[in-house]
Amino acid sequence: MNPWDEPDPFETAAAPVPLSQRAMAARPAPYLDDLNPAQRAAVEALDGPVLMLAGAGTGKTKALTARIVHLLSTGRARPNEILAVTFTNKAAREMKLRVGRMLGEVAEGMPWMGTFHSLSVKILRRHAELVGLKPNFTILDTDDQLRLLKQLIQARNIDDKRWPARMLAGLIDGWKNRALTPASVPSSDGSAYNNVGTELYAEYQDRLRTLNATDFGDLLLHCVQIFKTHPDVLAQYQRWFRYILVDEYQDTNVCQYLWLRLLAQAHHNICCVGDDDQSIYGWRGAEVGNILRFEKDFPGAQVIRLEQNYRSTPHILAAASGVISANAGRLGKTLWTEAREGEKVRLIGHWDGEEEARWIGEEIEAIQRGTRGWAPVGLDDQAILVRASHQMRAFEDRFLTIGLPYRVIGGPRFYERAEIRDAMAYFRLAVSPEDDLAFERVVNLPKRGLGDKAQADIQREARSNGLSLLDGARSLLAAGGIGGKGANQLRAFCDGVERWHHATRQDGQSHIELAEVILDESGYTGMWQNDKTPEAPGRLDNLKELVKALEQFDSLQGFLEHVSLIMDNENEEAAEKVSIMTLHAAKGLEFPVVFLPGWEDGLFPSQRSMDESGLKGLEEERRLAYVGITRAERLATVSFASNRRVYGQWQSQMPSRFIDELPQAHVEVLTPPGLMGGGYGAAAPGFGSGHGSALEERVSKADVYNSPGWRRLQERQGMRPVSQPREAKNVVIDLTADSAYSVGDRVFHTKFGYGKVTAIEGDKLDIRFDKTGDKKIVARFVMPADLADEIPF
DNA sequence: GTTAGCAGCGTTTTT
DNA sequence: CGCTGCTAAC
Repeated sequence: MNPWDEPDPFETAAAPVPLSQRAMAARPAPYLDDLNPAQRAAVEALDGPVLMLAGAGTGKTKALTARIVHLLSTGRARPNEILAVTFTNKAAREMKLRVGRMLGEVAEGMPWMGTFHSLSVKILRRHAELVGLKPNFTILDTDDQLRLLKQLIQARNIDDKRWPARMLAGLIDGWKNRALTPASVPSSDGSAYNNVGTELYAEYQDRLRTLNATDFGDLLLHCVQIFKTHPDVLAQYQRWFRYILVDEYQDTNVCQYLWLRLLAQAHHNICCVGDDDQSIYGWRGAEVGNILRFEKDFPGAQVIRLEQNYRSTPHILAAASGVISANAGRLGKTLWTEAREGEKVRLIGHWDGEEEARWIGEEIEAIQRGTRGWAPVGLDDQAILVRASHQMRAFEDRFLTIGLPYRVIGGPRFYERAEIRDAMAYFRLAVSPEDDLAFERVVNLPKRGLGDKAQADIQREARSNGLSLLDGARSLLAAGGIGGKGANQLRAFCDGVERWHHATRQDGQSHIELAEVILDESGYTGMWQNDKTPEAPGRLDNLKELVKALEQFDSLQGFLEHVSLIMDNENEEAAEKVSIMTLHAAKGLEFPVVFLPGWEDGLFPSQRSMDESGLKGLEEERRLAYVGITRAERLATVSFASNRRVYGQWQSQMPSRFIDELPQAHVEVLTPPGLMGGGYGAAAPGFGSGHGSALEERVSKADVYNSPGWRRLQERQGMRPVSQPREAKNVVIDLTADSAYSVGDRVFHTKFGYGKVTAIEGDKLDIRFDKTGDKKIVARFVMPADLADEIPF
């Protein structure tokens, strides 16, 4: 019997209503007491549609969690009858935590709190057969997806220059975001050009089905399809989910919107929380229209505005409002605060990106020590928010040199690293040997003497007999279709997969040991052990970490499931660190001190965004600026550079138009101090001069060439410093980047200390450190030891 | 079949 | 500039 028939089988069906009632009786609804009137209204309006328009920092998560607690406490719903949707796993976790705290108990047993994607998987597993999948379908990541598309494109003999897989993936993604199946892609989308796209889309979907796989978009789309075509299934969920809550509603796309509307249309008990000013995922298909349309879709909806801000100082709020007010078509909110004045938003220009990084690094340290006239602020409370991830490198470089600890949030992710993905492919094969994509990834990794030809033979064999690649390989081996040395290794590989697969089904077999066995027997670990490149040890470490991560799960399946959805890397490191992240990743976070570098036209607002989406794109960029500024609690510093390296070419930059939109009364223009003082210091008087904006006062190119910074650059280039002018230490530090080292030199690194150069490879030095052993270091991160001796750190 | 070396391309943002 | 992916030589 299908366990999904009545009565509802949710994990916590027995979740105790009395639990919350007990809490109620003891102290009546304490969670309501510290809400302001608007929040309280939003919490108490339990029935019918509610739209909560919550500006930045207005306590929206608090209201949302209080609402959940209220639903539970009043006995309106049991924990498993509330569907709470967030966008990120982080947000879901946070909410679970806070609900638990408010209830005063552990709030396990909110099984339907999660992201659109994780909830969809849960539903889809149960009804997979309705869309032609088996319940154990795999979820492809972007990499697999691209490889698949590339195969399809090649199979059709289409010029992959004109049809790059990336582009097709984007197209398909866009369609899925709009809930369009291959059959329903409108012909207006299908110019002669796109017909090919639609056809490829159809082929791709077929291929996914044969592979028993889905991509990210499918998770939602399949659910919507099921809801639409199977009213009985839909009705069941409508009955189960008696109350629906949605966070970050402004970021929902059409497909997600349909998903929600289908589930909510029976009872209309849906509460959406959002802020149209923080809609920054238009490029991913998000429709601000969803939030604007809410009242139409759900007649009689209550609209509640949260406008009191608890996060930022008035200057920061005013600066943010100033910028965002340039956008048209907003629902409109007026944020206000009781907080005291505080510091103005600071603005500073720099000569180039490196100097910007250098200045910010010093500023962070100064603020940390409290030498700026404010109370010291720890590194954990400071953040750098960039528009695009490539901007991070400058900061990483700089912070590495000065030994300032930092963490990159949402950077190159653990589960996206090659070695992790390889290992996972092995696990996938063990769990489901018919996983062809996993097979392809690792048949010849480590090298097993199976080149393109052998692999193509396997493909052909498998396809013509309707077999999985693994079985295809077997059958080919049996037929003697594989040449000498490859054959034995391939046989060993196939046998291995079979053995591991059996092991996964054996009770009592520890999945952790199994994972180790797999990596060992396959020769994968050995491959890295024999690898003498400098990255190899790090990769082995990562593999160890991967195995360690398995401890939190009770099977390989469970782990794979988790990983395919949860791509974030939550290493809770204890040490104080500055955070570096993109503006997108920063949404929902807050920091006492925030740096906003790279405010230059073309970079921010991004040229591409404006080219592709025109005014709409620009407005989204502006919202991004708004999000950035409103992350700051006490101090925000905007900066820009007049020169930046783009693709290795120097390019001169104009300050961002958003800078002109910052209301002058709330901005303090800093004149950069110190030796390398910004060539753009000249822009400062113009900005503050009262008549109009900095726009008219922008420094022309000619002025730049006259600026002190430019002249200094010229001088610097004239005096390659290898002969050390010791009297000017601070200059020398900066210039060691260009000096040459030879084997035997004593050097100093801010993190690893003193050491001796043992070999040189291009710009990389092999160094034997006195304390920390052998390391390969890029030359510019070290300085001659005798120089270091003279610098007081 | 594997490896090294070069050409060409790209950098928004992510579940 | 740095990476991927293709081609030419081992």
